[in-house]
Amino acid sequence: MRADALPTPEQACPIAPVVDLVFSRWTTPILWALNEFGRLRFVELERRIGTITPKVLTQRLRQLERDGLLTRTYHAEVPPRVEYEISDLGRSLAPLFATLSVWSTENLPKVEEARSAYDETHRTLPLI
Amino acid sequence: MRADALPTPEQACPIAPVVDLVFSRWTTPILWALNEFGRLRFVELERRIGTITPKVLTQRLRQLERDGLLTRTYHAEVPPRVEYEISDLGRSLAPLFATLSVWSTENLPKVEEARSAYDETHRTLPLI
DNA sequence: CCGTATCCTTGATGATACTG
DNA sequence: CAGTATCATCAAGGATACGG
Repeated sequence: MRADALPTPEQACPIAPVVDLVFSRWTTPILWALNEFGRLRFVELERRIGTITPKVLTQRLRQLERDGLLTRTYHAEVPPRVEYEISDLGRSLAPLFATLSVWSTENLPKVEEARSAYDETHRTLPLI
Repeated sequence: MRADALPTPEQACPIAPVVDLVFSRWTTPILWALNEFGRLRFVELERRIGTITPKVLTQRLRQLERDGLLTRTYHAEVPPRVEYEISDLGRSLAPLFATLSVWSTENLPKVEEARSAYDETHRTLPLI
């Protein structure tokens, strides 16, 4: 590109697309649950994730289905039954999640320390 | 926890905290640039990332500094010079980013295929 | 150069109610 | 059960202008 041209987001950060794909809001809890517990129904997912509303859960599930990270199976029964299952493509993210988990246990405490240190040195003058 | 209690976000997804930390908006381009090109000044970061505004860049840099993922060095010169550099803690994310990059090249095409297939089968009736 | 201060817009989310 | 529809909210981000 020309020296004065702005880099595309892709050039600025090659992992930007996969970050959007995998780490947008609610996607990791959904994929994590499906990876841990296998096939799950809509309400089971809803309960495992805890605070998500049905509308948003539906949106995210549709997106993840379209991206090929999970599959949706509709059983025409009464009452209806819909099961979600992680796909092979979704499962291929498991090592990544494991790495993240390891990094987390090793380094999150350091992050906490850094925050405390920062807050200590950048504190506004005491109100005494 | 009780069977009818909602799981905490932490229980629902153990990697949620690190996702917030590392994959919130603009953090990966910033860390990527600092990891690739070493010590960078404010404007250099601004130009490498391309579309970020100074206000938001400052916000993200402060957050990453507080979290201990980068360091900020102020040189009292005229004109002033400020340099940002990735910290050891930040650098410890490099293997993770590398894994993401590999996953990306291997699997993003599959995601594209899945999207095309989904759009094909879920297309609304043609407008002809 | 390296930011801050304001104002403003918008898209994502939550709340609530309802249907096949 | 598995969603959809509608409305309200709200904070992150962008635009712009200015300051040390």
